[in-house]
Amino acid sequence: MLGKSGGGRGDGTKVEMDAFAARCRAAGLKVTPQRTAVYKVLLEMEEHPSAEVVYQRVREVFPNISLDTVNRTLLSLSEIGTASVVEGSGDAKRFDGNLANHQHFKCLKCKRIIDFHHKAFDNVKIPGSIKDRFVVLKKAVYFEGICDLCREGR
Amino acid sequence: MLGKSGGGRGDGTKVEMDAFAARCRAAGLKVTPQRTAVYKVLLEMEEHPSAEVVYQRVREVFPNISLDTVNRTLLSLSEIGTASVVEGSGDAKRFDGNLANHQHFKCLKCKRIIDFHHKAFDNVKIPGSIKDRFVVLKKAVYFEGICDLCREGR
DNA sequence: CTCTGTGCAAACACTTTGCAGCTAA
DNA sequence: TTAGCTGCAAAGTGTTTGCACAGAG
Repeated sequence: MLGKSGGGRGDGTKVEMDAFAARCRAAGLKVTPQRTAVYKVLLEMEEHPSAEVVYQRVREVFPNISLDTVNRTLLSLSEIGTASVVEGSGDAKRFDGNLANHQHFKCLKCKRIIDFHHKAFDNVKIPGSIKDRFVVLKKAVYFEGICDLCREGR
Repeated sequence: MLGKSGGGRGDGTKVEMDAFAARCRAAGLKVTPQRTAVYKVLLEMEEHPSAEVVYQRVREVFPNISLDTVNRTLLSLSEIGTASVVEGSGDAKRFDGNLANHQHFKCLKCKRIIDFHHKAFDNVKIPGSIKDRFVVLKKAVYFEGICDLCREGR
């Protein structure tokens, strides 16, 4: 991965920004300077920022922007598929009394978290590149989607 | 999985409750009726509840308990390893501008979320039992632990 | 008897909502 | 011009903290 203009990730090249503008227009969203700035910051940041962090960063070039706008923009971008929310984040803590090996499926609509157990997932191998840098305390396979109840009924 | 006393999961059998008491004592936690009630409810609930939901349920048998106690108890139980917090849950939303296939490692100390990419994880197979019941919109392999910076420095 | 745990209340952090004026198209 | 966006302010939800009393060990 090269530097600033390597084209990999982490820079807001003209091509990327044009694609962004096109995508907004296609979705019926206006291309405002605030939106553009938020998106650019999001691309530049390697570690998935919270709205607050994006806000701090965007303010460096756009001192008048409000946290709400950043929040709303990030949500909009997630909706049109230009960004995404990191799996699982954003809701209240959920507790689990089941200590056996298992995996979770979370319904994005009703927020239920449902256990399942698929043996093949019990022994996910931690890649060497991770094991070398970090202490891994928990490994998980995790699915999100719409559950049976939400799909039918309401 | 059988009914209430099948012994699988979801019931607070005497054996389980005794083991719980032992574990508390071993960790230096007192075995109070509130703690016991919270733990029992957690075992009985199939879908990982938030503190609020546990609270509502515990109140049915313990009308005077406070939400704080439930919260603190759930946290304590997680600390001594008798329960756990569902991966990822509990913090602010995190956003991701990287749409390419990748996985996340989250540092439990500094809350950084770090991308990595391990090809073998890109095509995790969704078990049939899940595919039949749910619409899966996102699949993820996710690790939690302590990152390089937190491990050394502070 | 002692020290931890509980309940209450206030403080905090994050998100959501309503609204008036602004602006991209 | 006009529908959608922004900024501000207030309210909502979930979590944390401090303290006095009560109860487990």
